[in-house]
Amino acid sequence: MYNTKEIEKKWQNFWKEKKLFNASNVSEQEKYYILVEFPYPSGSGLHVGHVRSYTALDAIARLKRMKGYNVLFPMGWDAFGAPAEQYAIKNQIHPKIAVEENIKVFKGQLESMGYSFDWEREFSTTDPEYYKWTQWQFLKFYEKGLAYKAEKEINWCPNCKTGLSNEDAAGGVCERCGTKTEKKLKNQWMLKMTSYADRLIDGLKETEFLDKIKTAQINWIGKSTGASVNFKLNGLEEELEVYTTRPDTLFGVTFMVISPEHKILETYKNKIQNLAEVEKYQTLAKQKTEIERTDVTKEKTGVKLEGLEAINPLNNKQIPIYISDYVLANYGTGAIMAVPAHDERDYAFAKKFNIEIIPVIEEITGSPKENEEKKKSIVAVLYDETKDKYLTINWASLGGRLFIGGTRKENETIVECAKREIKEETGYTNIELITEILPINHHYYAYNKDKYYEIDSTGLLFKLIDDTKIEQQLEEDEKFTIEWVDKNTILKEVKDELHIKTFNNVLNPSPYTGDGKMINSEFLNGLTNKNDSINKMIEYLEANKLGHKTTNYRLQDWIFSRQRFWGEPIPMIHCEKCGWVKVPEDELPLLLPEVTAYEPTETGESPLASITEWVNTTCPECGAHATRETDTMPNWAGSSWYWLRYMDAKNDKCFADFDVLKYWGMVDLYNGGMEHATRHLLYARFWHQFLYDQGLVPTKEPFKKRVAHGMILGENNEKMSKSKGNVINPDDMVKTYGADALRTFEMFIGDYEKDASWSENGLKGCKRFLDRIYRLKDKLNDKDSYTESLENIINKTIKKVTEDIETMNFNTAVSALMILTNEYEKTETITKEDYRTLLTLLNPIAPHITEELVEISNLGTPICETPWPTYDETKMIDSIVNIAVQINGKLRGSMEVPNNTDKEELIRLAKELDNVQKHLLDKEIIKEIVVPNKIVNLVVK
RNA sequence: GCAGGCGUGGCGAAAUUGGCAGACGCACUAGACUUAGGAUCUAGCGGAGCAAUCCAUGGGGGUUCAAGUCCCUUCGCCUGCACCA
Repeated sequence: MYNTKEIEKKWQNFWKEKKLFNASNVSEQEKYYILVEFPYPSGSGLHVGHVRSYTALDAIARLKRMKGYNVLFPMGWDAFGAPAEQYAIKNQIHPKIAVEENIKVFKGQLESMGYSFDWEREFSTTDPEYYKWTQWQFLKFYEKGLAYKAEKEINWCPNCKTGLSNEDAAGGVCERCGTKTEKKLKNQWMLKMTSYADRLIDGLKETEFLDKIKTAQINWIGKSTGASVNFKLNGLEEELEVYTTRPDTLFGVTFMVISPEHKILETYKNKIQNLAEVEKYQTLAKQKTEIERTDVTKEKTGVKLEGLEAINPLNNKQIPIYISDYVLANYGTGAIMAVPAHDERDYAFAKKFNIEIIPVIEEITGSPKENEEKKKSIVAVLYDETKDKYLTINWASLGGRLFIGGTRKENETIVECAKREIKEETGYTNIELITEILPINHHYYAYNKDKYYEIDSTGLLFKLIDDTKIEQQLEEDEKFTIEWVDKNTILKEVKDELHIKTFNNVLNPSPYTGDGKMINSEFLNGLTNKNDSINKMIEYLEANKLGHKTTNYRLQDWIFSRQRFWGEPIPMIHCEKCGWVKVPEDELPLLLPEVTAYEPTETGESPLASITEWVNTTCPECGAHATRETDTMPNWAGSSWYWLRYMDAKNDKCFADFDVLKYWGMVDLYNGGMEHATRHLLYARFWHQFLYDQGLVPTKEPFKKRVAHGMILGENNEKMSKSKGNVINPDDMVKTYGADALRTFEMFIGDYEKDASWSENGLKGCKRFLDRIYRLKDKLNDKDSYTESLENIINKTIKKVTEDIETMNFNTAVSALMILTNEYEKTETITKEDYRTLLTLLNPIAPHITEELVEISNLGTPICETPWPTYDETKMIDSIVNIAVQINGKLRGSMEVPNNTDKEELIRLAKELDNVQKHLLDKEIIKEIVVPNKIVNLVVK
C-alpha cells in the first residue's frame, strides 16, 4: 500500500534540512526544556524500552512546539564506564574507538525512529571538550573543601577490581556484575554529600517529582533526630559516645553494644581480659559479606567484653559492654546503648545473653479518668501442657471469662503474688513460672465497688506440673467456676481488654516499642507523650553536660574514586612538599593518555598507575617532582551536570553561559528509569546545588518534574534478556511495520508508568490502525470546513488528545484517535479539514505517515510548520443526551432527550417508559433523584 | 518489619473522580468478498438463562437513592529501604 521506509527517510531528511527542531538560545517564545536520560551507547544498541520513553517525550516535544514553545529536546551520550572498557579489553581496541562505533549505530537507530532531537547540541561525556568542565567542576569542589581524600573502608568489588560508592553497592552487591562486595581500606577521593543532606530533602519541595521518587530519596538520605549521650567507662577517662533516637528510654539501658570495628577495642586492648575471644569475633565479622552481616533473620551473636564496663550517666549503674555485628561501624558512633524492653534487636540480644530487662514505658489500655484509685496487680495464665488447655475463671453474667487476677500486697513480689492468687482462687500449687512480661498500665471501672482504677498489671505465664490441689480460699463475693479451655475458646470468649492482651503477650513476648506511660525513670515518671519525654531528657542531658540533641543520616559522603582506565582523570597532583595540588585550570582538560593495556591491576590500582611518563610530572606550586592521581571519576560524574551543557553545548569559554542558563532555567520535564531515583538523581541534585552555591547556575534545583517510565517486558511477561531469548530488536519492528506503527503501539501499550508486556499482535493492530487512516484519503470530498455531523466529536477529540499527551496518558490519546477514525469510516465522505485535524492530532505520535498524507492529499503546509488545533467548547455540547433510568438503583431503561431537559420533564418522561411502568406497578414512589443530562433514579417501596 | 503502589473479561486496558462497568485494541467465533489470506468488510464476544431477569471490578462488612471509585477489615502481588540504634 505504501512504503514506510521511503516515507520515513523522506521526512527525516526534510526535518533535518529545515533544522526544524533546533532550539534557539534567544527567543521571544516561552521556553520548554524536555530531557530524557541520555543513553549509555552499548554495543547491543537501542532497546524497545528506549523507544517507549523517547517516543513519549518526543510526542510532548512536538506538541509543545506546535503550541508555540521554544522547545529544547537534546540528546547525547553517557559513554564513560566499565562496559566500554570491558569491550575494549576483549577486542583489543581503544575504548574511544569502541564508543565512537557504538554511538554511530545508536544514533542511526534513533534517527530511524524520527525523534525530534536537537542534534546540534549532541556531545559525549567522553569528549575532552566536555570532560574538561567535569574536571573543572571537581576543582571547584576541592577549592571549597567538599572534595577530600580519606582513608576509608570502602565497598570493593573483587570481580571488577574497583571501589564502589555506597549507592553502587546497595545491598552489599556490585551494581554492575552482581558480585558480593568486600570491605577494603583505601585512600579515596570523597565528595562531601552529607553536608547537603538537609538541602537534598528540603529542595524536593521545589520539585514536582512523583511521590514514590521523593519517598525513595528521603528514605535513602535517612534523616533521624535524637541525642548523643556519653557513657563513662568504669575507671577510665575516656567516654563512650552513642547515638540514640530514644533518649527517653535511658533509664532502661542495661547494656551497651559496640561494633567489632570500634576503636576503643584497639585503645584498651590491654584492659580486655578475653582479648583472644574478642579478636576471633572481629575476624569472623570481617570475613562476612555485607549481605550475611545485615541479614535480619539471623540470630544475634556477640561477645561480652571482660574488663571493660560502662556507667549509665543517669543512675551511675555499671553495665556490661558487648561487641556484636548488629551494630554497624559506619552509622552513628558505631556504639549503642541497649534498651531491651523497648527495642526489638536489643530484646533479642538480651534474651540470648540473658541480660536484665528493665521496662521504662508501660502500654496504656482502657481510658484514664480523674480520681482513679491506684493498684499494682497481676494477671496469671496457667497452662496445662498435657491437655493443651489454659485455666480460666468464669464469672458468667458477673464479668465473663477471665484469667486469674489479683492485687499485689505490700512487700510481695510479682511472682509471689501470682502464685498466691492461683492457690487461693483455684487451689493449684505445683506450678512453674515460664514468662513474665512487661507491665501494662490499665484503666477500668469496677461496678461492684463503683470506682475507677488505674493499675500497673504484670502478666505471667505458668506451667502446671501436676494436679496437686488444695481447697480454694474464696471470699464471699467470689462466685465463679474454674474451667480449663483451649486457645480458641479464649480468643472467642475472653472480652476484657487487659486479660486478652495479656494472654497474647505471654504467648508471644516482645519488647514494647509504642507510646505509653513512663515508669522507673525518676524525673520522667508519669509522662505519657513520647516527644515530651524525649525533650525533657535532652534538656536534662544538656544541662548536666552528659549529651546533646543531634541529627544523623544514613546518607554518606560520595566515594568518588574508581580504579579504572575509562573515566575522567581526577585533575590532582601529589607533591612530597606541597601535598595535594590542583592541576592548573589552563591545563584542562587533563587528557587520558594513549595506552595499550586497560586491564585493572591486581594491586587495586588504576591502570593509569603503570604509565610512568603520564604519572610523573612536576608540582605546579614548587616545581619539584610530583605524581598524578591515577584514579578516575565514577560513571556518575559525567551525568551529574550534562543537562546544563545542553543549554550551551558549544561554549569553549565556560561550561555554559550564565545568561543562557538563566533563559532555560530548570528542566521542565525529566524522564528516566526508576533505578536512578536514588543514585543519579541524588548525585545530580547535589552537584547542581553546589554549583548554585558557587553562583555558577541560577536555579536551586535542576529538575522541575521527574517522571519514570515502566519497563517493556518480553512477550512471556519476563524482563527481556539475551539468555531468555525474548529480546525484541526495534530495528526488526521498524523494518516490518514501520517506525510510526512501533511508536504508536508503544504509546498504546498501557499506563506509561507501569510495566507492560510486548505483544507483536498488538503492534500489528496499530499498523492496521495507521493503514485505515491511510485509506481515509480516498474518502476526501472538496469541502474545507468540518463536516457538520463530525464537528462535535472532532472538538472533543482535540481536547482529549491535547490533555492526554500533556498528562502522559498516551494510551487513551491513541484510543480517542481510533474512535475518531471509526467515526470517519462510518461517514460517507470527509472534508480536508476533518482529515487534516485527525492527522495533526496523531502527528506527535506518528510523525512520518501523517506528514506524508498531508502532502499527497494536498492538505497544505506540513504539520510540523503549523500550529496545534484548538477546540471550541460550544461545539462540544450534545444536542441530544442519553439518560439512564433506574429504579432503586437498578437500570430499567434509557431515553434520548434534548440537552438540559428540566428535572420535572425527565421524571415525567421516565415514568412513561414501558419497562419503568412495569416496575412501578403496585409500588409507591418515595423519592425521585435526578442528575441533569445523566440519570433518573426512582426510589420505590 | 517499615514506606509507596497495585488487584476490573481469555489478554493489554478504559471509566468525565460517587451516576448506564468493560470504551479502545488484541485474541477468538460466525458470515461476506476471494484461486488464496498473516488482506479487507459485516456481526458477535464477562458469567448464567429461551427469556424477563439475575450475578459480576481479589474476599468480607459499612456509608449512600446510587460504590470499581468513599470508610473499616482481610487476602494476594509488585517496587523501594531494611539489624540505621
